[in-house]
Amino acid sequence: MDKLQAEGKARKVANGGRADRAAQRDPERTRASILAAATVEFAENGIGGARVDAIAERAGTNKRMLYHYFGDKEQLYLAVLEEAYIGIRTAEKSLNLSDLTPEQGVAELAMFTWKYFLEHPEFLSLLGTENLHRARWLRQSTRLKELHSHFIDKLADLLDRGKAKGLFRVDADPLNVYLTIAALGYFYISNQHTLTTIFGRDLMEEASIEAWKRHIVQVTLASIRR
Amino acid sequence: MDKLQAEGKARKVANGGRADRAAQRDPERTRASILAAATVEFAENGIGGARVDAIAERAGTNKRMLYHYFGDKEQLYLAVLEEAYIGIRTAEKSLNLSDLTPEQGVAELAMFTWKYFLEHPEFLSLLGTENLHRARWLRQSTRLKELHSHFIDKLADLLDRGKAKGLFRVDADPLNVYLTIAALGYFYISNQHTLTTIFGRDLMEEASIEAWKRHIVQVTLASIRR
DNA sequence: CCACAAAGTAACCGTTTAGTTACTGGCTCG
DNA sequence: CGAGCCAGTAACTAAACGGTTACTTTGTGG
Repeated sequence: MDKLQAEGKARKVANGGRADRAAQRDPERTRASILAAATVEFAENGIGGARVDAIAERAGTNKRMLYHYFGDKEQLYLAVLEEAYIGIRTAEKSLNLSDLTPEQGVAELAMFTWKYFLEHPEFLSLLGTENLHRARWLRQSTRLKELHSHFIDKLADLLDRGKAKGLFRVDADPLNVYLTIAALGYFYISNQHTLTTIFGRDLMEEASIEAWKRHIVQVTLASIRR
Repeated sequence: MDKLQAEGKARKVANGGRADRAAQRDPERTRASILAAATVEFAENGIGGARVDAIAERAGTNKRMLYHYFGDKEQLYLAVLEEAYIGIRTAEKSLNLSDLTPEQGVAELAMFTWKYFLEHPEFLSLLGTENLHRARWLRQSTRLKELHSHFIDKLADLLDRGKAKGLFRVDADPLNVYLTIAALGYFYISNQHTLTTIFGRDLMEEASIEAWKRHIVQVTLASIRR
């Protein structure tokens, strides 16, 4: 064994130009940059197309560190997925709807979801990958099972208030309303490339995005109003 | 070179139990079974996760034939994608809405789309894969560019008739209506696994599926009615 | 009836891939 | 102040992968 201990530092690689580190040793920073790089790589290529070497290079480190901090490719993917879910759940918490009228509240929740999807296409992409694999990693993660959304509760509250005022249909269901909002946002963004190609119209220009936001709100409200 | 021409038929593999062929030589059948196997493999694993060996085995043939008929992995994927689009376009043609009232017509179109998505999850999966890759193969395919949907025209016609009767909003837009129908169907099915995991409810049981179909129709109509 | 082309087989090949080994450098705490 | 541990590097490896080669089999038209 160990035939070449005397060789050691052969090629010095000249950095590669990725993440220049302030301190040479910074576990937190290294871990975070691997996670960020992995998020991009998994979102762009799916789990089968993602390359461990590409992640290491993007993170400005090397494979060894990736295995050191995350174990293997699948566990790294799981960490990426968990972080993505934590991201949206954290953002959701910041949304306070209790001061708004039921209609305003539902509209606000819909616009929030749209905005979040628009600003986090990597989350949508990871969702797509996860669904391709029948939620294999999501189901496996105890951490994610404990991290539930409060949106259904918030919506139930808004709907109850609206029903009490006679504004909303008594059979309006919070899960249905949430799925409607999520579906309209998700599809438009995640399928933008095939849609744009087929219909020959750029769905991602400012005006179209704004129009679709209004459409989501209008459709959602129209479906629950009496 | 050629060290072992005398060996030849070493292992006879005992079929593997896949597609038993009637005739030993049937190009049409071989081609079709490779395409069918590839559709399953690409739909289940995406382009990065799909394995050429797995496709050959599933098709009851070997890699050589796959390369013989389709060139390489990417061209095979393109053939799969093209066939999937041809499938939905063909089905769309069979739908005649001109005898229905505008409301019935829109409802029928929505239910048709829902049913097609439900019966062809592999099409949704391929769409997801294609969008992950920014519609790279769809854009590349001249064959698919010529194969446009007639749904937007059919919807435009229904909406015009509805507007003339004063039933529909004058600003109702056919593309918006189509995107709404497609979004609600696509998201529910393609994201079933993460949704089921997170909400702890099986969205794929008969009653839920039926309820979502009614929901799609109701939401679509509510969004265009005056 | 046989020559020839197309269909089919399986072993092979070079490259890429996830994952590992063997090592060096630097921070910290007794 | 130095021993030991943790961060970090780069070269290595075995297996898997897409793609090819070399060859056999089978149906068909002159």
